[in-house]
Amino acid sequence: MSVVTRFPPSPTGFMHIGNARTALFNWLYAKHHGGKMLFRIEDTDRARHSEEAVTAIINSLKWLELDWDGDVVSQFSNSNRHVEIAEQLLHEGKAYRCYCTEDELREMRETAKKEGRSTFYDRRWRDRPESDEPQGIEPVIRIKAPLEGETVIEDSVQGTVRVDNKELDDFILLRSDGTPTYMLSVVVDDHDMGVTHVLRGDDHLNNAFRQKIIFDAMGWDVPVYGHMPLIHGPDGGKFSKRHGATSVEEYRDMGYLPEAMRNYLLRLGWAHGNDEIISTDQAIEWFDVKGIGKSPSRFDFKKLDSLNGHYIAHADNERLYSFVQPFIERRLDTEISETGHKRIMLCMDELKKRAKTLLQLADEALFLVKEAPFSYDEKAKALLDHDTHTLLMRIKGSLETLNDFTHVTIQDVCKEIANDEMEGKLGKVAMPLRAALTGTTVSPSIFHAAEILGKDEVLKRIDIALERTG
RNA sequence: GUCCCGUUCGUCUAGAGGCCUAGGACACCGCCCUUUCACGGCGGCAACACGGGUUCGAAUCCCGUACGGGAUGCCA
Repeated sequence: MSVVTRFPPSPTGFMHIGNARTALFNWLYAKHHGGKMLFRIEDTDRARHSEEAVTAIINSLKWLELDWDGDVVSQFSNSNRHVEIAEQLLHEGKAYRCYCTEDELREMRETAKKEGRSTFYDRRWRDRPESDEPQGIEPVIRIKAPLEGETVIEDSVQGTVRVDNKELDDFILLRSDGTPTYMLSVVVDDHDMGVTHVLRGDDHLNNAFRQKIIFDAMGWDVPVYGHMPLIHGPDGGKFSKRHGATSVEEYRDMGYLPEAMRNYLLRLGWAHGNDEIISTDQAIEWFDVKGIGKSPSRFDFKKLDSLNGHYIAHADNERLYSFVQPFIERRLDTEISETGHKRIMLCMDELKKRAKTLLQLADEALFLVKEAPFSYDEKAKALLDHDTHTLLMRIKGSLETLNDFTHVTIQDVCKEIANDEMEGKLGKVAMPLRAALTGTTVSPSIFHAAEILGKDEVLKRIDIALERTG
């Protein structure tokens, strides 16, 4: 039997990081088994539906470099089929019409709670004769759930999970306006689409019991379920806005690489021995449901940073440039020039070792592309005081004489000056030079940076700094 | 309230009854490297929720307690 998984987000406006992990796991599972991952939008609730929300999810999936098989399926577009199944169940006596009002339902719940029972619908219309049907009330259609015994799910993550059927109620299949509910639609679609494996958050574990009841009523095969623990925020609670970024798009905008995101999400709740850095190919080869843990995990931004730093350091320079370019141009407020591009590429090996995010990489690359004169940060300003004026003069004088302008010759010049005037302390010479050339006190090797900037640009930036200190 | 699920360093986790004096990674601390900040290298701190069983032997199996999470919608 060929494996068919699915990714079925509801269009809420963005893709939650937990959803991204669900997509990843389903994708990996399908790839591992040479199967397919289907993509279905769970849009049966028309009130909440929006095209932008669907686009946001598709963009997130694409950014994560996760693909799917076939078209994007709209669950809503299958609703005629869902209604058909509900009616079939009704005719077969496996479902019935219920005319309860919202008030009745609320009262039922309150009473049940008071009496210490499950707060479920009490099935008052299950066996009531047709003749009792009130006028002017549109009924809902409810499933006739089994009254005795238990419902058992053989969950590939949680193990055998069983619940007494007394805890399950006659849930709604068709709303009073005739539209199908999620519970019905999922089952019909999963069956019709040939879904064999359902990997999802364990917030759905309780739904699995209800869904099995529909599968059983229809005589359909139940897919293999795997309910994985949810991702929590750093404090152990529900991972929400107040913890920081929760959507895939936000992580993209904060400068994370998709491969870092995938690796991090993979390790959140899944492990393969002591392996930490796992390529996507390796993940496909290794992925199995057995490796999924049973307890919820907390999102750790620091570990994500660390992983991202690793992937940035090992990324191909051209690819990295394409990722970081928009970040730099946003700061520059204009396009990067040809010269700027060249300089960044020359410096990339050094830059990429230093950055944990593309945001940081962009910050550190900025001095290579910005037009002098530029502003200095506070620490750089402090370095460029009157005392450094004569030092900078001397540096300038020596650099001017260099015909061969390389990091080696530049460093030699600075060493000589340090020996003459700073008791050999190279830092005393390098730091003011760094401030003058970059406007900051933090940068890659300043000698290499100077070489990349070139003699003319270096002398120009020193001149500007001299005006300031003079 | 009721039902379901879970619980190993601060965090992610390894662990399938003896290999555990509980391993790795991130974070943190110290040292080294060093022109700054990083990178890197070396070292350190740090956990089996609690209580009962079962067993020659339990982080691992069973029961209970505590704590955490999820569900309890004519949402998905």
